[in-house]
Parts: sequence; structure tokens; C-alpha cells
Amino acid sequence: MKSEIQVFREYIRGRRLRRTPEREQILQEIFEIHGHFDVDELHLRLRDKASKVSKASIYRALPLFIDCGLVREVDFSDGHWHYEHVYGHAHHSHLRCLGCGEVLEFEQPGLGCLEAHLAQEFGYRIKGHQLQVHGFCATCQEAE
Amino acid sequence: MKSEIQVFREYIRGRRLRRTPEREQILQEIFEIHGHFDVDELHLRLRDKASKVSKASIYRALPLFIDCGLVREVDFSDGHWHYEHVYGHAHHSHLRCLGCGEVLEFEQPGLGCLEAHLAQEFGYRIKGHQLQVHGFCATCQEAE
DNA sequence: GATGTAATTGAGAATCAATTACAATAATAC
DNA sequence: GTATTATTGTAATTGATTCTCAATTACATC
Repeated sequence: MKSEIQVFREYIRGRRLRRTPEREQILQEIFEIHGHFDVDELHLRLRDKASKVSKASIYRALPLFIDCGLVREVDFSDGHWHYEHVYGHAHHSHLRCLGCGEVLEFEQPGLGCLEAHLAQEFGYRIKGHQLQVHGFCATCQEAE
Repeated sequence: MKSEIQVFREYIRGRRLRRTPEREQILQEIFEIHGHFDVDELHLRLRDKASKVSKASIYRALPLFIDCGLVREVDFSDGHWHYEHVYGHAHHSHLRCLGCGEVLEFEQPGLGCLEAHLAQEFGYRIKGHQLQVHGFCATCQEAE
């Protein structure tokens, strides 16, 4: 399997874009994040490492990472985007607690089959899906 | 089955909130919308009927409707919230075209079973889920 | 290695949906 | 009817994201 930096560099070359230290710093940082992140968090983490990458550059780089399949947008319905490092990870869905915000991951293999079915029924070429389940975790149920 | 206005009035009474013409106008308008809507659209439709309800009131009313199960937030990943009239409708998921923005609905009965499974495995009390599938419709595939 | 080009950058301004403060109004309880 | 307090519209504010613009820099070519 190609390394993620490799995937990104090939993508960059293929599009006549440019390989910059900023983009690679951002990507590197994403690899090191365990779990989900948002732009603010990513920016702070880079700040802490004395990187001067601006938020604007992060906002500009993320669509590239998404486009080449390294990162995925995740919707937690809290008013801004979250992202996750996706390359080489099994596709999964999120179970989110409406009380404390905890997010668990689970696998849902049946959805590949659903995609094939939808492709056939509606004539779509399917690119992906997002499934979120929400509710209250054990702790938050007690607290109610 | 209780009428939707009834559901809402009981909810209002139960919470010691107040029944106002603005809220009922908004709710009434939502019933008459076929399909999905966003705050802007709802506001324009009310304007057209010479209603003076402000956007702020719409923003303030929607969480109430959601809370009493009459309306559901829908995420089309286009930067702002969409909603749909939900009471008495079968739960469904959305298939969205990344090219033209078309949205189709489909039913996915297996997910009720998934919810029960998750409830058991993680100790959650599940409140609901959202599934969106995205890809390119037949027309947009040709255009590429 | 120098040069031209066009992509990329950071900083800050602009945008836009959503929220909030405030004073006026109006729904409910008494 | 009166008091209480939720709700309203208006306008200001917030906060995430996008855009602008001048300066910089990566890459291809000489």
C-alpha cells in the first residue's frame, strides 16, 4: 500500500498543483491525530509545534485531502465540520451522545450492498455515504 | 392519530410556553411544503402570504418543532441546514447528486434493527439516525 | 543556476447563516 | 383587569468559512 504522503504527492503532480511544506505539515499533523478533529484543533496543534500555517491554508488544503481520499468530512450536527483521517481505515459510522458529545465508531457492512442496490434502482454512480446514529449514552441517561 | 397542531399545542402547554399566531403560522406553512425546505424558503413563503413573521422567530420556532417530533433536520452538506416535515411520514434516507443537487428519498428498513443492536452493544438509548448517500445521477454522469 | 509563470501563502476583510440583546408587545395566571 | 413573563421584531453580534490582495515560492525551461 502506498504511503499517504505518496498518495498526496502523486495527486499534486497529476493536477499540476504544487508541493508545499505547509500542505505536508498539515497532512503530517492529521496522521498524528487520533480520532476526529476540526479546523480549530488542527490549527492549534500546528501552532504548538511552532508551525506558522494559517487557518486559511488549512481550509484550502482540506478539500485536496478529501479529493484524494485521505480525509473524510464528518457531520456531528454541531454547526461546523469535523474531519477524520481515512486512508487505510475501514469505513465506519458514528454513534454520538446528544448529552456529552461522546462519539463511538462502529462498522456497518450491509451498506455496501445498499449502495449497489441504489446504483441500480436510480441509475446513480455512488461515491459514498454517511450514517450517524444519535442517542444518549448510559451515563447521560442516568443524569436525566 | 393526533393532528400536528394538536401535538404542538400539547407540547406548548406541557412546557408552560405560549401559543402564538407566529408559531402556528410557521407550522401551518411547513405542513404545506412538499419536500425539504430551509429557513430562507420558509421565510419567503410566509412573506408571500403577507405574514410578517421574522426570520428570528423561525429560527426560534424550529427547535420546538424538532423537539416535539414534527420536523427533522436534514444535512445536505451545502453549508446550511435543511428541514423536513416528518410527523406521520415514513422514516427515509436521502440520495443526493453531487452534480446537480437533486435529492431522492428511499426507505431503508434494516436500520431499525441496527439501532436495537447498537442500543444493546453500547448501552445507548437511541433517538434516531441520519443516512445520506451521495453520488452522481445519470444526467450528471454523462455531462462529465 | 537564473528566469518567467502561475500556484500558494498569510493577514485581514468580507460573507452569510444563525444567535442574541433589547425594548415593545401580548399570552396566560391570578 | 392586573401582574407576570414569554415572545416578538429589529438590529447588532457571533463564528465558521471564503475571499482578496500583495508578497512569496515551486516548478519548468532556458
